[in-house]
Amino acid sequence: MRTLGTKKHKFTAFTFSSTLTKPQIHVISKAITLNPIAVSKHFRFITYFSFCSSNTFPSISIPTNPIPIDLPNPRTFSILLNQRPKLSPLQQIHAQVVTQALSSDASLTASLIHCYLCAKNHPNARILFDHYPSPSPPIKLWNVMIRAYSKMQNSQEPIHLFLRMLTLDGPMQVVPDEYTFTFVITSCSHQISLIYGEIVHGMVVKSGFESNLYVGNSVINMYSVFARMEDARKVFNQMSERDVFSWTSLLGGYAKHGEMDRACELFDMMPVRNDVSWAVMISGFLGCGRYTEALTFFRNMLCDDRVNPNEAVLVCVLSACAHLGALDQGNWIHLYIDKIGIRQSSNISTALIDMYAKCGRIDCASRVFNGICKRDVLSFTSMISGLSYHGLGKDALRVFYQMLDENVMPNEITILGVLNGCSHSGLVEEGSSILANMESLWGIAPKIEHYGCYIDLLGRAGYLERALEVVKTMPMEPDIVIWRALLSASRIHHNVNLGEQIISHIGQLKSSDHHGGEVLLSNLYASLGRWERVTEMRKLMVDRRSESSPGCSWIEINGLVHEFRVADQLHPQIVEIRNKLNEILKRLSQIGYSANTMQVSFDLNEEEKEQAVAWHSEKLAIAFGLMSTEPGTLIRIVKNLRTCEDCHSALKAISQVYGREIVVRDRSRFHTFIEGDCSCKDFW
DNA sequence: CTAGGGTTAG
Repeated sequence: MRTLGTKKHKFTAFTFSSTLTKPQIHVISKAITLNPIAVSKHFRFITYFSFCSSNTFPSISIPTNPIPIDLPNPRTFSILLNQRPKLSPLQQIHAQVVTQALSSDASLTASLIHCYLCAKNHPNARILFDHYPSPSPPIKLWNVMIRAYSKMQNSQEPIHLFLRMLTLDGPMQVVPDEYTFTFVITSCSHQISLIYGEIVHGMVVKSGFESNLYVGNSVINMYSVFARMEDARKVFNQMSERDVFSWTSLLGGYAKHGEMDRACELFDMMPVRNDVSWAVMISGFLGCGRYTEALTFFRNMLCDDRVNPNEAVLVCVLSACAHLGALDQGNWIHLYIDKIGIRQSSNISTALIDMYAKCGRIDCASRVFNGICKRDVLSFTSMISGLSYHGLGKDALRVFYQMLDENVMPNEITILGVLNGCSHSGLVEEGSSILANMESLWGIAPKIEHYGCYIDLLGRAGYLERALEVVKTMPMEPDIVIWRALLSASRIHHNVNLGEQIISHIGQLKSSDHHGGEVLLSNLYASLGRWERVTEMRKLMVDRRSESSPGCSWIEINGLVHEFRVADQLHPQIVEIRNKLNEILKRLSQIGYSANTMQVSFDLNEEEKEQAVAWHSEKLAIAFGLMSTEPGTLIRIVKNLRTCEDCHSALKAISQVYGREIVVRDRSRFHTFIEGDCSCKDFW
């Protein structure tokens, strides 16, 4: 027995007869962590050591032939390490490597580091690297480390390591190779450092590695990530050899930065396409809100028998269905997923839950959710959020507590979902207690978004003073979103005083922070009848080109999504639809419905205002729905903005007059209209 | 060694 380690940490090292026991392994690996050099020096002098038989490595099968297992050599270890052992056998192997004086074997060390990195980035990886016996780690080890760090987002470490490597001199000098450049440039595109990326690109050109396929691809990708498409294109054009990766990286650059037309062009030119190329296109359409085109591309992909949709593609198309409320197509994709038997991944389940919830089928969402064997934060979060915007706050809370019972830690989005559920169901006390305790219970400090939700909760429930108090006492400066939540609360409860107060607060914000507040502000002025300010706001909005996104509604009929915009002229059946709408409005007026023009922002006369609300996109969609479906069929509509008061009361009346159940999803929640009433109880 | 994905609020 000998003692080693620093004064602070004393460890007893053992002399071994045959195998290491668990406590011995523990002590040795602790010692390696704290003082690797002392440990390795110590173990080099242990003379007798016979390598263990298979019972030391219960989870690994040791090849018996032709490797001699009585006397371990580097090859024995490297075969063991290639089986990617878990942490505890790994530490045993590590201990053995050290005791066999093999610490300076470069490829063994590389394998050990690799395994430690796989084992949740265990700190021993870095320790092995930092304490590599002189003169300096070979390039292979640098590459392994740089790659490992480049896999973690937002780490500066790859660049730091690379810079450190370049400063080595004389006998220590290490020259970067094509692997180094590939990893470093990839890490520049993972984090936000275009400047380093450009510098390293310069070095690539100088070193002549630009012609290397892998290096070139990573440069193309780097410029594509930063939307520097001319540069990406230049590198692409100069490459002597290109593969699917080169094409798809460039494609992704255009697709992710909203240049879908260029992307389409490129996509048609590609000599080879694989599932990722299709995924890039589909997610590109998704990213810029062109959901119907995302689905069209998916259908085309299914016709191409050289490729099969992968998980990413399916997640994207489910999300497109969710945005459109395309239940029929979502259902079809669910069946397809079951048929091709993609293993029920967490991502797919989450996307399915989200799709069903947003298509108004919270029952199907629950069924998917209950069928998952191990639920994670994401599936819980999408279930909770789904229940929330269905106005089922109590159920959202129930699932949230179930999640805590199953020891799944919530993230900040989960909490937002729960708060939102409280907000739509008026659960003031529950919401207050979650906000007050979230930091101490789950270690999540409330961000401004959480306060936004909470203020919305108080405001909707009518506690306007309490909401204002929160705004004044919360630890951060209120932004436009916060004021908007208060503003819409004061509008719901017709509190003119508070509205004016808020307007003066908004006026004090820096003008750059105004973005997105103009619409609500001008709507409030409109409801107060202050037309001169409304006109002013409108002018301001046009000047800043921050015109609000136009109202848009979707309805799915026979598996096809129809899109309507305000005062739409584009739909092929628009004349019929308008006639139908006029007929509907006439029938509604017989039971006492009249246009509610409170929320029209323009200074128009009453008749003009009535016209303005009459052509709202959801009215066009409902007219189309009524004329294209059998009497009694449920109608589902999705709208991209909040439903206005006039459309809300019109829909209530329609559900009564036509005896239809109508489900509308607007920007903030679901409304189910049955026999003249809405599930939101007129709070939205 | 290199390319692609979802959940929230307003």
